[in-house]
Amino acid sequence: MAKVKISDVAREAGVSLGTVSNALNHPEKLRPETLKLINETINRLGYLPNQSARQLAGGATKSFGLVLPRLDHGFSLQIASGAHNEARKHGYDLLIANADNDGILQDHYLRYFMGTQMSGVMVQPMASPDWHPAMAKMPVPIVHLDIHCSEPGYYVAADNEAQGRIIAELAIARGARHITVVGRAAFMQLTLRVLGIHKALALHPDIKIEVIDAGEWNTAADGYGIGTQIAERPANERPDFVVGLTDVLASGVISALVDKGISVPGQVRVAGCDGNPLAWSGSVPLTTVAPPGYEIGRKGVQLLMEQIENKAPAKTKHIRVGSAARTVTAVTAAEDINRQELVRPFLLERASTQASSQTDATAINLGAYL
Amino acid sequence: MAKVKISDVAREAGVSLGTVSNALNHPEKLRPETLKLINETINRLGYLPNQSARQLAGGATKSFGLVLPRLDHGFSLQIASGAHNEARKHGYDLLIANADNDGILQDHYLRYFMGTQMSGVMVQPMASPDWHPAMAKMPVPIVHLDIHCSEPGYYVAADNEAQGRIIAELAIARGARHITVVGRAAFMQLTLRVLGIHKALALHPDIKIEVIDAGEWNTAADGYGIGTQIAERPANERPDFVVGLTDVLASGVISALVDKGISVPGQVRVAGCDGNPLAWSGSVPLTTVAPPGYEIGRKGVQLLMEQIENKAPAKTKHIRVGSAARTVTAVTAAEDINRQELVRPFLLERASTQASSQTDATAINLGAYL
DNA sequence: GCTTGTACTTGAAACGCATCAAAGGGGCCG
DNA sequence: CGGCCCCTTTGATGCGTTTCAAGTACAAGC
Repeated sequence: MAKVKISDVAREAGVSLGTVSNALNHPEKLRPETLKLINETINRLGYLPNQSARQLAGGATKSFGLVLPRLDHGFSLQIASGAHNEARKHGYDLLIANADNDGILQDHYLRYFMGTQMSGVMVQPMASPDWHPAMAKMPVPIVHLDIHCSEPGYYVAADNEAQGRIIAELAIARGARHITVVGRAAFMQLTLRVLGIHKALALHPDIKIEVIDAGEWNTAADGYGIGTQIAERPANERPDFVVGLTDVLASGVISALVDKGISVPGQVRVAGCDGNPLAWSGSVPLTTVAPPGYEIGRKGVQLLMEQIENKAPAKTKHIRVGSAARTVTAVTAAEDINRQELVRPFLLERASTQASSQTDATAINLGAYL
Repeated sequence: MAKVKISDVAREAGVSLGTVSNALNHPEKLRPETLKLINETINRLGYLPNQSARQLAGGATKSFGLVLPRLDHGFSLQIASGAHNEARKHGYDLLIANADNDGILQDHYLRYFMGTQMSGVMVQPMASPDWHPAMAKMPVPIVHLDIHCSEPGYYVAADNEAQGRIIAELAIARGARHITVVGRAAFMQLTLRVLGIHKALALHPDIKIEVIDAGEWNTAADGYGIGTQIAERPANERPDFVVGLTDVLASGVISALVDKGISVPGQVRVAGCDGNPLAWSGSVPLTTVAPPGYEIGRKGVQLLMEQIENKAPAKTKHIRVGSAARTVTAVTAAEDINRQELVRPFLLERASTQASSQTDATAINLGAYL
């Protein structure tokens, strides 16, 4: 099963090597019959261009790399989806690597992509992107997603602090007197959400607030544990509003409360905080705040394209994506989301939107637990 | 920002080109101080090996490619997760491409991966894998996932027919008299599920069965539409058991029924059919049948490794993964699932498992809508 | 001092392809 | 029939590595 190479095709078709190469890359330069002959030979021989050789000889290929911390997080998927569609629109391929919540692995894939002569690379970093100054010097355009860089560089981020503020304002509007935030602020994004909550509540010193750590991975099981713990408190020590720093946490809390016979939202209201599709695609929707992941992915690719086309040195450039209004629009404007297959768009008709002028996120209040 | 290449490092470190290469690939061959010198130079210069050149010169790299039809489907993610963990265990990288439900794109990425000198490639194909005989002749090991190939080749598949049978048996056990299957059997997997349902019901001619098409994408919105339609029927024409060919379909049906004031599971029982995590991670779990996606991904990589190590010609080899018992075990055995972060494992304690000796799937009955 | 051996290091030869200056061929006009 | 121009095809060159046969330096043994 010897690999057939371009010279085999050339010999077999009775043309020269360069002609076959042209057939692949500049078909318009060939006489139609030559092109046809070559294509037939290619198919007959089962020739497959060696990408490594192409890249080596021809410089960068039209493809982007995307390194994500996890694949099973809805937000990352939205980013991937947005990036993918935008990349295809420009004729680029998108390759995705899963860093599996591992910084070393993230670095590894990043280097891998850079070394593969990708046209550009995007990361949704787990830590601060200042983690490796060497990265900034790389000769490949790079865009950081969902994070704020202090160093020069490109990034696209949602306003996590605003996300926290929105949910807090929602709680205030619902007349909350005692708010419990559930989750470990393990990542900067989560920290910012907590900060936003605190800032919003600073104006309301009469409202009691507490934050409960929920274990390393912020899973639904963690939420269930905390929920049980809350349920077992005397009624007057229970919060009347619980915010899950993560939607799955909120989901777990709800399960526990309901299992213990506490009415949601009758006795305790519960909301999530990160717009995880599972929150609103389940049969009983959860109130949450949706950061515009799809938009972030799109803008990321646009930033990459910009660097490629301008051949500009990577100056600092930051984008804050989405306004409250736009996010909602994106959800309902079918042509824009391009088969993104939002699971229950029809539900948004009953959603009340909590607009906030300086923010990127939208509160999707589906009311079931609120 | 000129790219620094291996010769720059060599010159700067005062050694030869081959020595730097050895530092990268066979560090044990170098004198410790030479190695140290070279590594320092590499870091100082920010040298990044050109992967294309490495691959071209050195043959295959230790990396696998995985082409998935969609990223936002839980099952595909489980595959990706299993494949990733297994690949890393063997020291291989895993790169993922999203075919976006597009056969052309799927082909494109497949060729891309093959041409990149990947050590192996896996696909979860949308159509029959016999789609392109040329693929079989490729000099790169390939494994098909979640599909049955009739041609020689490797594949790992779950038993979709059994999945349908299980859900039908569940319905029978619940005393169903009129079963409505909702969804379009657009893919072979779905067709097989329907077949399984029909086969199981063949033994019970007194049970009425109907299949309702739900539109191209089997979305929750489609399910909502069908659910509305069902709700509007006269009570005596309504099914007492609805099976969503897809969990999101089932989810949509439930929403519609409940919105129309029909009790679930009081008047109509509803179950899903594909073990989508959102089904059981939501706050109100849905009964569904879970194919062992994680296992499929794992086995896929194992099959790839086997081909690589034996350098065996790709003979036909099929694997059916998982038994009812094993799937449940995998869910509770933490060391096996390796941070797979199953969203609500604790719920399984209340799950009743419908075992079926010849099957790969497990019915997870969480009882909420059943 | 010479030989043999050991431990590193060297550098030229591929790897498969894109590129591009140059050659080839054919048609048209004079 | 010759000259010119345009369209198509050619093939040598280099992309940044790895590899490996050949080289060097040094030490030990005689």
